[in-house]
Amino acid sequence: MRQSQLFTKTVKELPKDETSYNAQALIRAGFIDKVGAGIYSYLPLGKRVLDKICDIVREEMNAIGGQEILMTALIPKENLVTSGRWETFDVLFRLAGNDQKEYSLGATHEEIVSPLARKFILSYKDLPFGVYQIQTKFRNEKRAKAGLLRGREFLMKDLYSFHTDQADLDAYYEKAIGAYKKIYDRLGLGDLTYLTYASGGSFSKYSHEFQTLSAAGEDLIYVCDKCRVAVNREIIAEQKACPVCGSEQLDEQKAIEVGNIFKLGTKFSTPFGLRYKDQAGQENPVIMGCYGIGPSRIMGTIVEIYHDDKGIVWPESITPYKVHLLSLNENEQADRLYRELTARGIEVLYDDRELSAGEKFADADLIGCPYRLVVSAKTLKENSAELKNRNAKTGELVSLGELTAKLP
RNA sequence: CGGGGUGUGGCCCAGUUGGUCUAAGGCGUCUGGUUUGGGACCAGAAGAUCGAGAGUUCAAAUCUCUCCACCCCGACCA
Repeated sequence: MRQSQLFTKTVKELPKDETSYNAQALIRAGFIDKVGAGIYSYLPLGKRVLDKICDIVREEMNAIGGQEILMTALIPKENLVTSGRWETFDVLFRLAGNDQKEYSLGATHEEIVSPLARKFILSYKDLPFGVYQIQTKFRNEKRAKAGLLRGREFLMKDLYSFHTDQADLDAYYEKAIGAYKKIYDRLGLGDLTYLTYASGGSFSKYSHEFQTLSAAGEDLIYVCDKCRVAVNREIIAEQKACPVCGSEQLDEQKAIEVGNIFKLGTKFSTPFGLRYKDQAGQENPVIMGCYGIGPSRIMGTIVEIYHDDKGIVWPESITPYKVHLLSLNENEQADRLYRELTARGIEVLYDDRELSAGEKFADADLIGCPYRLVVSAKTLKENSAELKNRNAKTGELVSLGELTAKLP
């Protein structure tokens, strides 16, 4: 991508209506645009990051047998009446169509996926299975805050699994935990993310959250470092010890909830009449689980964690471009290099603008691609370009012929 | 939803004891020129319903009322 053609550019000043780091940095660098409180558009750079996060999530969901679908954003009132949530779910956006029929904008999709599953589950032979979607969710939060960390409109992956019995759900639930761990590892959040025990509702003792340690977090969790698990604030009163090893040495930490998984049991299969016939011909309720993760919140979380005083430092797995190529008034050689690297499948953001060197360096640091490549009169004297890691203080000269081999 | 704060060109802001405000400055943009390894410089130019509405007054960005938006703290967050 030629930066001269890129839609959006960076700005020097901090936006006055944002104080959270993730929103400030992402707006300054041109990744997102604010439309209202907790409502953001994703611009070309931001969309690329979001897509990469979604791709990682998608791959890991597919790896545990999830099948991708896309459900409706409009949910008819009657579906929510059936589950009893039309009246009780306080963050629902409610609206009426021209026909006076009422709807809500989808805040979660048990009320859509349950009747959907009912159409196809007749027998134990139809179970188990899991379906998921990646879709915009709408929640009318009383107070949106912290940029991408708590929005009124946000992207979410929600997977729903369907089982004949508790043991099968339990086994799948463990597989889902494994898949989630892989996701956080691939996103560069593995070391900071803790499986966190939360209240389980009526069906199981616990549900689980995935919490990433960060000063920007609004949750407090109690961490057992030995077991790499934590307990959330809601249940710490009755769960004062590590649920794994029993230790009472728990550290209080601020964290961002980056995922949660729930054993729903029959909570939705009962009201929606979701049953199957077992081998003896008996009808039984289907046992359900749900598994959520928010790619947009994860994008904000990563920015909160991976930055320095000059800007964002993207993990390689989700960077908008791998290489930021800067030409300092040497467009001919830089153009050639841009074409070569791109032809080899390397994602390059090419700063071909007629700006001062300082401005290009500042923008490159702000945008935060992991590799910076500078072509200038100085480097061309050596028939080279300067390669610098975003995290490194200084770069190294690499001869033009060896460049593609040098790039990881 | 309770409390606090803020709204002035695309962005950041000065001005708010009413009057030289015909609204200042910086960034950005446009034109011309000089520059080019850490947000360069010179000259010129364009760009503003001062959040919205109503009111007070000879006179309102400035005072009053109502409303709206955004930020922060708290409550809330199947």
